[in-house]
Amino acid sequence: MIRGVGQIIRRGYHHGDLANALVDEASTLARQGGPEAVVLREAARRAGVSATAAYRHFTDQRDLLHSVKQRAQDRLVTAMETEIAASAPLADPVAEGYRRLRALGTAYIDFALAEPGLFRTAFCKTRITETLAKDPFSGRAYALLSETLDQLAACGAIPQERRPHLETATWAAVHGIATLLIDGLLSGLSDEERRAVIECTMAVTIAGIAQG
Amino acid sequence: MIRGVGQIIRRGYHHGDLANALVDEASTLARQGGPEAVVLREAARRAGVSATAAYRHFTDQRDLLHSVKQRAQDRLVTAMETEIAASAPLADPVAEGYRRLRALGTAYIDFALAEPGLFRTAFCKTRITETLAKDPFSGRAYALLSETLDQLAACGAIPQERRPHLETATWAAVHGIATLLIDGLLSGLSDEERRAVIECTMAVTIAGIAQG
DNA sequence: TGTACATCAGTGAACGCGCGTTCACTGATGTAC
DNA sequence: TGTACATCAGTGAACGCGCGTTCACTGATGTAC
Repeated sequence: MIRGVGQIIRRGYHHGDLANALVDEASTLARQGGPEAVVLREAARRAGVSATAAYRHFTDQRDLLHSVKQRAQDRLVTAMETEIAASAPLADPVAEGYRRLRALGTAYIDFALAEPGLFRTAFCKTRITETLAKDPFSGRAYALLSETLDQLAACGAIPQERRPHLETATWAAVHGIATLLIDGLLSGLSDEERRAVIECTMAVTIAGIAQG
Repeated sequence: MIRGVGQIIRRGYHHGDLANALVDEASTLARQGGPEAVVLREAARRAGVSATAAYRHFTDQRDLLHSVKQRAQDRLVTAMETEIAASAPLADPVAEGYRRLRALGTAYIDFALAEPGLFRTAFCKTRITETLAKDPFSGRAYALLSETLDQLAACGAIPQERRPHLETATWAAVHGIATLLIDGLLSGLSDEERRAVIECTMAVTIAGIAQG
């Protein structure tokens, strides 16, 4: 079956890798319209396949959405890891800790701004919504954050008694600014304002972490 | 027309106050299921009226949803005002500033936890999503926050040069923790953990605001 | 190497669902004279 | 005070839509002998 631009070219009756193709197409939908846009029939259509075929690979629509969500989460964590690796580590361990913290926050917010549909999908409700440290996604992301905070605590930049729950406090700030910027009250800001607002939020959070 | 428990008792052919009745019923739907649950036909059904009747009072479904959203926003700001008034003002202006700040944050988070459906509706996308200080809701809420921060800046608790954008930074932290708690990765927390996590977020934010 | 046959991975038509919305209508209300 | 009539606020049937999902099916593939 021959399809147009950006579509699949199929050779025979059997697709070969339909499960992946469906997640690909469904992810494109999510990218453009968020989790609500993940429509099984449309994904199948775009993969050049009947809607029924999808049921060979996914138990139902929610199952497909779940795969899309996992992929979106994966891209987000990867962006965080990439941003950490993007600049050179600093010699001073405290400065290095803050560099990493800022990199994590920046990657998170930038991802939300660049891919709002995927960002929203990464956090959408599915069958089971996992808890922070438990599911594979936030396991990785949480670990990145925890290690960084531990590091800062180890070199005395964070008082030990304030260390607990700091993951959540930092996550909340960054998540809050991201969601407000992409579909909330801050969505109409100019580039300049947006930058200022992000910087202020990160500065406040980092300052708040350090002092007691 | 006579209806059962929790329903409307209508006397005649004309309802009398259908517009309000529809927003009431639609708000109940929003309360239980968030903005997605605001279904025009269902609201009309519950008001004991044909779906068509709704079109005498709202141009379409989005218009109804918009009214529900405004009501939800109103309840949130009212909760914030109430919480500020709930405890006695402190003599020391700095302490009073922090008391107000905490009251605003607490009211916001508590509202989200107590009424997740309305909270989500208050921030849902509608025809025009207004920007922070511009729409009537956040105008009021923003003013509450701004005044408090101004007050703290006036008595020197906040360095003047750090004053700009602090509304956004505090809003982000509180909004982030609220959304993570109600439908995000933190939704499975125990009461105790939840309390700790909220406290930590508020403490970090307040500490971050003060220092430079 | 050839063939029978189980299994796998597709097809296309159809279903029920509930929604938002439109249509032509009618009963109730209020106002001019 | 009574009446004609415009206007207002409802009704009920119907439409189209697109979805998720099920059904009985068939073409392609791979494996045992």
